[in-house]
Amino acid sequence: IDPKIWRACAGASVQIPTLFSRVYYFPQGHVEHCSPSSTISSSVVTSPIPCVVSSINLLADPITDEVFAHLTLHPVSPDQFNFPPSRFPHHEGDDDEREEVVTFAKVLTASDANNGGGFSVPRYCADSVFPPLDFQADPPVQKLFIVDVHGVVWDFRHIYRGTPRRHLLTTGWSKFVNSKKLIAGDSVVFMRKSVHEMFIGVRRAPISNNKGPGVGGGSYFGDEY
Amino acid sequence: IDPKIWRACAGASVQIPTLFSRVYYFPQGHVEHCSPSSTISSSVVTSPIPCVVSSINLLADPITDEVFAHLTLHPVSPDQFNFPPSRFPHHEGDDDEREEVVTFAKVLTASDANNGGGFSVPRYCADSVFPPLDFQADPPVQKLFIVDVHGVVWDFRHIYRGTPRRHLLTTGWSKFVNSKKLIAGDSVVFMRKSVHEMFIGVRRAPISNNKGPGVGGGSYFGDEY
DNA sequence: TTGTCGGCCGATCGCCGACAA
DNA sequence: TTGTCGGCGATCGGCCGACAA
Repeated sequence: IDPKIWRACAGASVQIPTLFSRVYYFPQGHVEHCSPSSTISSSVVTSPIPCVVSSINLLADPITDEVFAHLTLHPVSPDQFNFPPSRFPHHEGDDDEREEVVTFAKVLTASDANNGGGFSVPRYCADSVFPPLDFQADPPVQKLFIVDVHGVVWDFRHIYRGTPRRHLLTTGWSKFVNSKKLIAGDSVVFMRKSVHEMFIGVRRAPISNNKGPGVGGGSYFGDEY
Repeated sequence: IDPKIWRACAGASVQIPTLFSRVYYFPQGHVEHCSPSSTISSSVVTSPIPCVVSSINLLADPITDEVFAHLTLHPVSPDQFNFPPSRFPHHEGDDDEREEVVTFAKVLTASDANNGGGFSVPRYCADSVFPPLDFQADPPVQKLFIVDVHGVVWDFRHIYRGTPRRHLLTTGWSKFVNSKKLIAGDSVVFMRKSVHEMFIGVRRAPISNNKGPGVGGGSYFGDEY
């Protein structure tokens, strides 16, 4: 997967250490992750282990489309750990080709997920991520061919209509929703890399045992706009 | 799973050794099964190993509904193997309660699998497996509640209509076909144990790399009628 | 006896503008 | 600006008898 696409799908709140950087491995967290309800987790306390990140794989679940990272940690002695890291040649920050990825994420409303198969495209998304429509036409309409994390191409009908005017995805949208098993509260991420290279990602709603946050009703994901 | 139901789903051509019977285990076959295209299989030749069947589990795949048997083989010395087997107390033949299981299997036609959601019930099946219809009614019709290998109940509308008259399954049939992902060439097995206790099983079509048998067009499965 | 077809009716899908938040 | 609704037209599922193999 393209690192930039992976990053956009993961969202701004997700941070991945750089290759060969020094990190602490917390066995405690690992145990709690594997058996959250286990009483063992509170009785066994282990110290964090100094490690070096020896490999990073950016992946996506073939079923749920959720992105995740596979890190290999190499344990090192405290001496090595405290030394400044040997300067391996690697790209600073992300891999910086000089082409930006424009991104927009939206939490699906009930209408987006359930009703007559349409998706309300927020104005900002249509203006800055989607290719421009021909507003001479009536109605302005185009087909969008968008690639998901697996390289599968989806096509959507993008139309600008209604009173007052608004952007919508119609034909092709419900097929996408059903195929990805999206429900209200999940998110879609639209990305444009170069001109006419578009991508679409998915984020599942955080598991809410109840109705979600008690105040405000929205959780901040650190996304564009 | 009820052994009688398992047997009917498997078909008459499938034979399972009895418990504690003596058999030969052929590693060669095992290897070929695991890697059919491997060249290793032809170079490594192992002798058959004398064994005793120490347990038998009749099971069904939770996804495909296909029935299969899980046998535990216990290796024994040739001496033990040639002795007559110690007479463990076990039922002769199958488990013979004195209630028969009436069975009928049919290979699905294109119309059964694709078209308007109906299933042509062969006369013999309707007469001897299905509960009798009330032929005073016009048309004669009834609901059938049939249990699959997992204990799930399916209901079908069984009607006798058309000119000339014939038995059909209508409402409920296509739901079953879609759910089990049946296609033309697959088979369904209808079973009746006691009065009004009905079961339904499934057999996938043998994997045909081409169009199947060149002559005759049907493969004999050793089934009733 | 039973496999396939076209007709046809009803349910659902999904596109639409009208509102109102 | 955009979320939800009711309307409604197109499509599809699926029940039917008519044939013919």
